[in-house]
Amino acid sequence: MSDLYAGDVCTVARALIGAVVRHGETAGVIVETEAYHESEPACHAWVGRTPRTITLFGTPGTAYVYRSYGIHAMLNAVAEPEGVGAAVLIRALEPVEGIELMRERRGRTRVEDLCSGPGKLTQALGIELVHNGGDLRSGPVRIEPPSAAVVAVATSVRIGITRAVELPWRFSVPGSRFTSRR
DNA sequence: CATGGGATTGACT
DNA sequence: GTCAATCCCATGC
Repeated sequence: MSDLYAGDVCTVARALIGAVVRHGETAGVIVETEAYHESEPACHAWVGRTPRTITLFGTPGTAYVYRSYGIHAMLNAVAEPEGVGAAVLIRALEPVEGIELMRERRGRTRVEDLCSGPGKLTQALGIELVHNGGDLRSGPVRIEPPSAAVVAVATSVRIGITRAVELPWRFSVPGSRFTSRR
């Protein structure tokens, strides 16, 4: 559905729980997301359009990938209509395909630790900055929407930020062993 | 052009 | 519990 990403960023973040992120041989089900919007200071789009943030204002359904702490790549799905800076951060996946390849990239570890964080899952799936600006429906990195609505989605505050910490814009599968910061 | 700060992770006390 | 790694880029001089 072409409207999937064009709606309110929190609605999109909730709707992406249960979707599958796929890159090459590796894939996982989304169990944790967070919403970011230009109207609040935790969002990169808060500063307006810069070379870094221009992707956030582009076509909904576009991948926004950036480097965090000089080390990790973060995967986001651009949301809301073109011209509005907003995106959904993919924070954790339940691995479903290519688990051996994920282990090669991440090192020997439990399945629960392969994708249980935004920096971990990009490493496990081989997602890098070159994927910034790609189309999540037809590009090398794809998101396949859930076939059926997920029964329960928990709402809580976002993790690891210093501004707008009170907004309940984090969404996750209750009781999942694959979410971050367990 | 120089500087400082992260939407984090993993190693270590 | 604390803390360093490491780089892109926004900001300010």
